[in-house]
Amino acid sequence: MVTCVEPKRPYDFRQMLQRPLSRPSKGMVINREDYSLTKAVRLASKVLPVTVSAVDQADGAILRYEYPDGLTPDEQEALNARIGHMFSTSVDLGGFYAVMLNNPRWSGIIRRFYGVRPLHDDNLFECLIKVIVGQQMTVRFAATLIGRLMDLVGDAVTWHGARIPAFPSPEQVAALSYEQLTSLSFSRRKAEYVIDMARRISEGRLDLDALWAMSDEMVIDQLTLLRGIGRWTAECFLLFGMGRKDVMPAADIGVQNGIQLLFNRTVRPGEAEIRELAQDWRPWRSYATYYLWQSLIDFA
DNA sequence: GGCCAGGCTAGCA
DNA sequence: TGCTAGCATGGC
Repeated sequence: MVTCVEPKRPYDFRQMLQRPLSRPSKGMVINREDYSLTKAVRLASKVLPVTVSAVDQADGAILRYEYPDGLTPDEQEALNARIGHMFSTSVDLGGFYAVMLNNPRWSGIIRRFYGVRPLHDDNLFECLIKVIVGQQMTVRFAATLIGRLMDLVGDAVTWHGARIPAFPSPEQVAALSYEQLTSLSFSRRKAEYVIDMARRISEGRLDLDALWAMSDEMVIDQLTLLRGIGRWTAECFLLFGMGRKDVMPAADIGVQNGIQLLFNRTVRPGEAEIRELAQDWRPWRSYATYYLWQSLIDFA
C-alpha cells in the first residue's frame, strides 16, 4: 500500500535525512540513491516495515510512504498519525522563522536549513532507551550499543527482500539480564538504567503514554524521579520522542558547541547562560536546539 | 596516551 | 541546596 501526504511547507526531506545519514543506525535504513528511509514501526502489537520518501512536486514536496497490505482501518489511521508525528508534517515553521529572524545571528543558519524539521522516534519507549544510552557518550558509540541491543533482542521483518530490524519492546528488554548488556560493552550502571526502565514499563509501574497529557515541566518532574533520568534526558525525550516544540536541553554539549560556533565565542557557554539566551527563542526552543545540532553535522 | 563524548548518581559539606 | 568524584567505554 502507498499513501501520500502533503506536509506543511516548507519541507526539505532530503536535508532532514542528513542527521541519520551522518550517524548510521541499525534501525533506520537510508537509501542514498533515492533518499528513502525504511524503518520497522511498532504499531500496537504489530511490527510494520515502512519506506518513506519525498516526491518533489512543482509546488512543494509530497511525502510518500509504502507499507504492507492488510491493515485494518484503525491500524491505517494509527500509522498515518505515527508517520505525521515522526516526520513533523503538520508543523507550521512560519512562527519559528518569524521569531528567529529577529536575531541576525540566526539568519544564516535558518536560510541554510530552511524547511528542516525534527525527525521524531517511532515510539516513546524506543526514544527513552536511546536517550539513556546516549548519555555521556559519543553519538557514534551510542548508535553502536543500540545496534548491539537490537541484534540481541528485537523482532525483524522482511521487506522487499531485506531484513529490517525493529527496536525491541519493553517486555523484550525487561527479560534481559544486566550481564547480557555489560557483555555488549554497556557499563554496568547503564545496563541497570535500561533494564530497570523496561521492567518498570512492562510491569505497568510506568505509563509513558500518560505523559502525553502533561505539560513539559510535569513530564520532566515525573521522569527525573526515576533512576537514570536527569533533566537532560527528560528534555531530549520531550524533543525527540514527544515532539514538544519549546524544550532547550541547555546542558547538552552539542547545544553548547553549536551556540559557541553561532555566536563566535572563544569559550563554550554554560547552561545558565544558554537558558537565558534561549528566552528569546520561545516558544520554539526545540527547533532552535535542532537547528544547532544540525549545524554541527559538518564538524562531526 | 590523553582527552572528550548530545550526563547521572551518590556522597559530602 | 550546591558541589564534585566516580563511573565506563570507544574514537580521535
